[in-house]
Amino acid sequence: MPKTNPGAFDQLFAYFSKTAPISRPEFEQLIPYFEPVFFPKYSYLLRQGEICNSIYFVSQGSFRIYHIHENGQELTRYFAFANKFGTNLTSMIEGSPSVENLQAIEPLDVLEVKKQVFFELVERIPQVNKIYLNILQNAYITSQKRIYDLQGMPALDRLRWLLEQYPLILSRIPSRMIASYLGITPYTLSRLKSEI
Amino acid sequence: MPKTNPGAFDQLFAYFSKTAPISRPEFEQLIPYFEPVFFPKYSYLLRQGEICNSIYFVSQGSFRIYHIHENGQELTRYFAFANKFGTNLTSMIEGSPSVENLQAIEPLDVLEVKKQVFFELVERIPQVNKIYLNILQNAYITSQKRIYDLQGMPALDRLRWLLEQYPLILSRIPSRMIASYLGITPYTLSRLKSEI
DNA sequence: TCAAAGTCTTGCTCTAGGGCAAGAATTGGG
DNA sequence: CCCAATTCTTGCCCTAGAGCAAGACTTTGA
Repeated sequence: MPKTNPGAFDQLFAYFSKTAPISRPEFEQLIPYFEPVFFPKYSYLLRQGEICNSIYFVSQGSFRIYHIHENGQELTRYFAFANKFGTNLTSMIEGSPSVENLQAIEPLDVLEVKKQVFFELVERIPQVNKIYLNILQNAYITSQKRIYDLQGMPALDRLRWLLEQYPLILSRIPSRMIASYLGITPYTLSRLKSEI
Repeated sequence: MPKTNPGAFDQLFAYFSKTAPISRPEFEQLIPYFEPVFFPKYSYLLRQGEICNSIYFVSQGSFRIYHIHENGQELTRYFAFANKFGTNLTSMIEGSPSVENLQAIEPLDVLEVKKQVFFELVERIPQVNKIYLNILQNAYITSQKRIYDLQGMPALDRLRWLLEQYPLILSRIPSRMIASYLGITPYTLSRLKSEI
C-alpha cells in the first residue's frame, strides 16, 4: 500500500485560501469528504464509457484527459498538474457516459470527492459553491484559449504556445501525448523539436 | 426606433421554466432588470478590446462570437440563436478586455442584463444562480464538443457535423462566417458544398 | 544486467486544403 | 429597378503536415 502525499490537505487549504477563503475550523469540517487516493503511473481514474462519479484534487504527479476517436486516433485535451482540480465535468454534470479517459501519467496522489457529496457541498457550503463556479469558469476559459490559440496556428507556433504554458512538459510527459494535445502526429512533433 | 420583439419575456419565462422553474410573481420581479434592445444586422454588441458589461438573451435573430488573429484571419466560435443566452463569459467574469467580437448577423432582438446586476441576481436569486451555472456548464460542454468533434476531423465531416446541429445555417448565414467557424477557407467551403 | 517492448528520429512520398486570380451570382442602396 | 459592391465559385498550383519504413535510443521487468 503506497503511502499518499502527506501535504495534500495543506495544499487544498492553500487552494481555498486563494479562491474562496475559509476559516481553519470550517475547513476541518470538510476534510472527511476528501479521500486521499494513490494511482500508479498509467493507471486510469476513469475510462471512456464509464460515468464519472468523482472530482479529483491533484496533490502530486499529473494526469491527462484524452479521447479516442472511432478511427483510433487519440486526442489529449487537458493536463492536470499539482494543485488543480480535474474531472470529466460533462459526464459528472450530465450523469452521462464519459467520452474521455482520465489517466495518471506520473505516479499520482489525489484527494477524491464523490460526485454526490461534492454537489451537496456545492449547495450547502458557499465556499465550495465558489470553488465550483471557479472550476467551471476556468475550465471554460482554458478551453476557449485552446480553441483560439490552437486553431489555425501552424504546428510550430502551437508547440511554442504549449511550452510557454508548461515549460517542463517535454521532459515530464511522453511525446505521443503532447502530439495528441497539439493535434499533430508524433512524427511532426519530433521534427519540430529540432526547430526549438 | 424599431420596435422590439413583443414575445421576448414569454420566451424568457419559458427558458426559466425548463432550467430553473420560477413562479410568475417571482419572475415579474426580475423583468425590470432585463432591458429589450434591438441591434441592426451586422452591428456590434461588443468589440475586441472592450470590456464585456452585459449578458444577452436572444429573443429573435442571431449573433456570432468571433475573434481576429494578428495575421488578420478571423475565427468564429459560436452562433447564438433565439432562446439562448450569449456573452463573452471570459471578459465578463474576469473584467478583462474582450478578445472577441459579438456581432449581430441578422436583425437582432435581445434582452440585456448589465453584468453587475446579473451577478447580484446570481447571488440573491437561487433560480438565477442555477441559470448561471447552467450557462457555464453548457458553454463548457459546447466548447468541449467543438474541440473533440472538429479537431482532427477532415473538413467535409466537420461541415456535416455542423449541418446536423444547425440544418438551416447555410441558408441563414454568410459562408465566410461558417468557414471561419469550421476553421477552413471560404474556397474550401465552397468546394465542399458541391459534395453535399 | 540484459533482452524485449516501447518510443523517438529521420528520409521519402503523398494528399488535403491553402491561396491566387478571374469570372459568376447575389445583395442592397439610391 | 438597376448598378456597384460584395460574396461565391472554380481552375490552377503550392505547401504543411500525414503516413510509412527502418533504424536508434530508452524503459521495463525478470
